[in-house]
Formats: sequence, structure tokens, C-alpha cells
Amino acid sequence: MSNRTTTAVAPAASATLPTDTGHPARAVSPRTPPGTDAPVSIVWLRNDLRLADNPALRAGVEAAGSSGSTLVVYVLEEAVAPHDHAELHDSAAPRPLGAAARWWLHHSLAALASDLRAVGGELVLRRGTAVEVIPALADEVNASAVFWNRRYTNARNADSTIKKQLTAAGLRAESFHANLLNEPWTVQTGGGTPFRVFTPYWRACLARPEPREPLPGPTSIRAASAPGDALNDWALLPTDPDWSGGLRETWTPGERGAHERLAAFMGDGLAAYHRRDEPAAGGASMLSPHLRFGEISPFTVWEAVRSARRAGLDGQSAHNTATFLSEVGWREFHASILFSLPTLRERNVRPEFDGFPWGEPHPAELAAWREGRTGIPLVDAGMRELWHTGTMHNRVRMVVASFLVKNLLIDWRVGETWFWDTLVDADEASNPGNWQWVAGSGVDAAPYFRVFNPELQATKFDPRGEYVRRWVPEYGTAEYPAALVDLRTTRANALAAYQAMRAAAGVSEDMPGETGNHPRVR
DNA sequence: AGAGAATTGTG
DNA sequence: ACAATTCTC
Repeated sequence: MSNRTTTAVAPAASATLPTDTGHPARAVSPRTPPGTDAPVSIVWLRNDLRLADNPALRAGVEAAGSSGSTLVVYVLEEAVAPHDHAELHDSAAPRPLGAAARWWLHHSLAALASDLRAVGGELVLRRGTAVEVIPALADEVNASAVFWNRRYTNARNADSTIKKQLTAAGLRAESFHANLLNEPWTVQTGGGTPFRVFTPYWRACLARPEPREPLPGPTSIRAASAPGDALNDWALLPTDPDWSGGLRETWTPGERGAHERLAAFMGDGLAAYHRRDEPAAGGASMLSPHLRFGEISPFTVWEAVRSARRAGLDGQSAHNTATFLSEVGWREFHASILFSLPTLRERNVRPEFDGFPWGEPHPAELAAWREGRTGIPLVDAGMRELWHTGTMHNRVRMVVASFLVKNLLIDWRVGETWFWDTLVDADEASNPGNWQWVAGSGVDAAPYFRVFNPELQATKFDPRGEYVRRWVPEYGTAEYPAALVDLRTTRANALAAYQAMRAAAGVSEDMPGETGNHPRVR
């Protein structure tokens, strides 16, 4: 392979992104005349809304060859009927997107369509259940092959059904490894079971062969076409009211925006990443929603770090790259957890938590939490940042989650649902995985007795109050509400409730989370 | 990837 | 007296 140093530091995309190629849209005759034998390949994009490092897209273009054409489709997947919890386990539908993610999806699809047009391609939009839509589309355009990049949620059940159907009908159906550095079944303990603790999991990942280099995107696509929905008709954007102003100020969805974020982070962010715990410092990479929608691949992120290391880093930055990559590792860890525990969103991983006395959430307290008026400055700052921007600093996420689950004794699933609706990076694995981590009910979870004190956290990580002042400008005036609850007494109550739960469940005196004391998973 | 109390270390 | 370390929840 040639030296990719420059392409990774100045984003790999700049060399391969279609918008930079100068190809006029439809430079190549895009239509395949009906009735010809020229092969049509379908590329079904899901959470991989990118051209660069997209093995399925690459395979589709290659399979079409010089005489055939490629149809790129995105399906807005919807369950046929509302399902109850009993059905969830077997469900093959992706979790319906929250409102912030719908906003992101709209703009990401618009960017993708534009990027595809720039190389002669076209994005076809369809809506419905994938097991119905994809085989019907293949039939409709007389496709000879269908390609996609694998996903690792319950929706993979739909994918395997579709693959069987297509193969039985004589089509080539092929899926690719593209969206995780390590597919869940490839990283296992010595005993052949999935890891349940992050540190050994990540150590095992690092001991594996280096992740591959990213693939270049296609420079030219002969588009096959088919009727499709208009993006606007999906009504993914909020109206009446349009609350997305803060999201627009904060984000640029799409592949180009993703690569710009990566370049900015590799340029300035990495040297300051050791200050990432300070929410006012702006030290986060801000890549999570781009990774969530697959606008950039983890291989491209990995390559950027690899080439920065090759170019030489000072000791601090070298240390920071390891920390940053381990955050990418957490994304993979949660994906592998969800792979083996499909009920992660619904069920406590540790069954003794089923006996925890979560009450009906007090409506006023829950509303105060959601709206950022609990009277606890750091909590309110975080919740307002979330509402305004669709994201929240990682440390503050832990603080607001701890406050909801422990100080307010509200079920983690209530908080998880709110984050699912409001976060642009809401991920089917990471969101419930991290909520269970905070609640103490998950794998490798924080011990329940770890109760964050929002005041101490603010003193430690926002010592000058910059973050709080940014989001809670009225703090210190009479307008700011009194604290919703007393932190000391609610902390004591939480610890007591935990003790009661443990006693009721007959849990041994070992600390939760210690090796060798992992409850059997249901 | 805690907090807070208890204990030890230091001048 | 006060900081650093250790222990418990």
C-alpha cells in the first residue's frame, strides 16, 4: 500500500469524497435501458451513509462492471405493527428513531444523495419492512446481486431472512464487515464466551491484527434507477415548532462533515484530549453521531490515529491517542454486548435489579430533570445542552444519569428513553449499555454505591463554572430554582434501597462487578 | 469511569 | 493542623 499519511491527516475523504472529484452529476449515462441483460446490483445502505470505506458500495460497483449499473437504496424501516415487550426479543426491526436522530437522518441522507450524484450515482428511498422491500426491489429492477454492510442489532435477523430469500431466488447476496473494527463473534474469552468486562475485552482487541486500511470511495457510478420516495415526504424534520436551530448550529451531518470533524480533532483536539473530562474545554472529538450513522468508518478513524503516530507525537498526545481509541473501543464493546444480550434495552443484565424498588416517576421531578430545572446547576446545564444541541458532554451524561437513577430513584429505562429521543448519537447498543452502567445493573457496571455528587463533580471538572454559566445563565439569581431534592439524604436513600435489594436477592458480600461474580444472564 | 469517613504521614 | 492514603458502602 502506498503511504496514506497525508490522506489520513487531512481527511482521507478529501481525496475520495465525490464532491471533490469534479465529476458533473450524471456525467455518465445513468440509466440502464429496460430489457437488457446488463447486470444490476443493489447496494442497500443502512447505518453506513458514506462513500469512502464502504465495502458493500465498492462490491456493488464492481459487480456492475462496465456494462451494468448500481442501485443504491435506503429503506426507512418500520415495524408492521406495534410490538409488545414479549415480541421485542425476536423483533427483526430496528428501534424506531428518536426525534433528534430523525433530524440527523434527514440531513445525512440529503448529503449522501448529493455525494452520490456527484459521481453519477443516485439514492433511491423506500419505506417499509426490509424483508418485504428489498426482495421486491430486487425483483422490480431485475437485480442480479444485493450487497450490504453488516449490522449487529436485532435487525440482523431481517438481514439473514433476506439473504436466504435472495439466494433461493438465484441472486447473489453478500454482506460485509464495515461498521465495527471487530465483529462481535471474533473477540471472545479463552473460554469461548463473550467478554463481560471492558478492560480484558479491549486488551484482546488490541492483541488482534491491526485493523485494515480504509478503502477509497468510488469515483464513478453508473446509476440504476427506480421510483422512490421524496425525502421531504418522510417528514423527518421537526415542524411546529422547529426546535432544530441548536442542532443546525452544532452539527454538519454527512460524510464531509464527519471528515472535517476528524481532521479538526486530529489537528488540535488530540493534544488537549487529556482535558476531555472538562465539559467547558471542548475536548471531545464530537464524532459519535457521525459514527452512529456510518458517515465515517471506525477504520478511517483508526487510520487517522495510526498515521498521526507514524508522523510522530509528543508523549502527551501519544497517551491521548490511546485514550481516544479506547473510547472507540467502548462503542465496539457495547455493540458486542447487545449482540449477545438482545434485550439490553428492556432488561437488567443483573437480575437482582429486577427487585429494585423503582417507583412510578414523580411527574414533576421527571419534567424538571428533562427540562433542566432541577436546581442542581451541573445537571441542569447538561440537560439544557442536550435539548439545545442533541449532545451532552460525556462526563455530564454520567452525572445527570446518576442523578436520575440514584437521587430521584427513577428507573434507568425512563432516562434511556429520553436520551434515545434527544441525542443525535443515540445508539441501540451504547445508549442502554451506558444507562445500565450508571444504574449498576449492567455488565462491567459502576457499583451501585457509586453515587455521583453533582456539586463535587462541578468543582472538579468545571471549577470556574464556565460550563454551568453557558447553559444556566440565571444561576445565582433569584430566577434559578431551589434544589429539587437534597443530595445528601437522597444519596443515603439510594444506598439504603440498594442494600435492601441485595438482601432481598441474597447477593453475596462480593462487590458487584468483581471478577468471578457475574450473575448469570437471562 | 465515587464519596465520605477513617487512618496514616508530615511538619 | 492538614494532606495523602486506605477502607467501606
